[in-house]
Amino acid sequence: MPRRPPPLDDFDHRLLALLQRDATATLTALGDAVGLSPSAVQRRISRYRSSGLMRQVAVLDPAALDCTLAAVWVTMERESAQRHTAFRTRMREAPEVQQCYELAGEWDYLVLVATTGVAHCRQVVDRLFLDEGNIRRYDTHLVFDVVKHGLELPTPAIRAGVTP
Amino acid sequence: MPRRPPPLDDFDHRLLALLQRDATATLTALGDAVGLSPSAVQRRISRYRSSGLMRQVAVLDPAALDCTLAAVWVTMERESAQRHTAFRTRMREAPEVQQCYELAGEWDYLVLVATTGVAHCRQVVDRLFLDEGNIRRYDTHLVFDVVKHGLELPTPAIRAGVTP
DNA sequence: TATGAAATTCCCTAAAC
DNA sequence: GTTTAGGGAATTTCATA
Repeated sequence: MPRRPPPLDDFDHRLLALLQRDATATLTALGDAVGLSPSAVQRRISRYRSSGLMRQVAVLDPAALDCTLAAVWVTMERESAQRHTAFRTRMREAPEVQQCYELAGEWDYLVLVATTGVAHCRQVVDRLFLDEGNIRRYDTHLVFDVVKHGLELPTPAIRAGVTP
Repeated sequence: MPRRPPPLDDFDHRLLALLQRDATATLTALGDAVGLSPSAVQRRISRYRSSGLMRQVAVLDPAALDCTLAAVWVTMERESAQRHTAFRTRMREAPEVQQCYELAGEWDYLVLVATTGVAHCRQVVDRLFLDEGNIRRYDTHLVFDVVKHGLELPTPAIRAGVTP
């Protein structure tokens, strides 16, 4: 039941900054860090979850699983809303697509693909982009090395410097 | 203390697939899903954590926080290992850099930047790429819309289709 | 409306086997 | 790997400002 997200105060920003780095912290520890009781922290966190603002996931080390990552930039054939919708649905449904961003400028989309090897990667990219008529051009770039890995978003608390 | 990751069996693959989607699942629920006792699940999970294979984080919805994302592709001036090391350290240390990948081909790096607005974004990109002598060229692409968002890596269990 | 404190329930953890 | 037992955390309730 995703309700609409409520406005966030300073407590929220600081909690979200901490949770983005480590979601295993206890309510007591979080409360001590921000100056709130465990109950208050608990209430706020369940609000984040039910509003759809936050979800908690495990992030795996790509190097440890030696999977093949690739970045693909894509330009569509025509500026048709219909075709964009179909493309986006395909991206969301493909399990190998990690991330997909619509871009400003000459390239319409950036797509990050995670596969189990170069052969699998080629197969997935062909299926997703080659066998589709509404794609004008796409460039596949294999990832040699992951330098930094995460999805942290900036909050006022992060800007102010909560970093340990 | 990060020990070296042990080889993974089918139980591990299935657990990791589930945890990548929802890290709040209880040990009992995970155990029921894969056919293991909660204690066995617990031991495996602590192994993932201590080996550095897995970390648990909160992922926030970029739309809800209306932050500005940008993708930057970068080509270095010369193929000097030293300069690459310095660049990578800078990427890792910059809080606005979400992800950084070294690429094969004409572009050396893909960098994903998360900022609080276009002004902040321009400032960050200038600081990270413009004011640096060893960068030959970089292209900044503002993100219009986030179509898909995640860091899920493929495991044999995911390929086999654990998806609900 | 949101907080803090107490009470309950449930889960995580670490034994033992 | 499973079962057991204990401590600890998450969750609910309640009184309050």
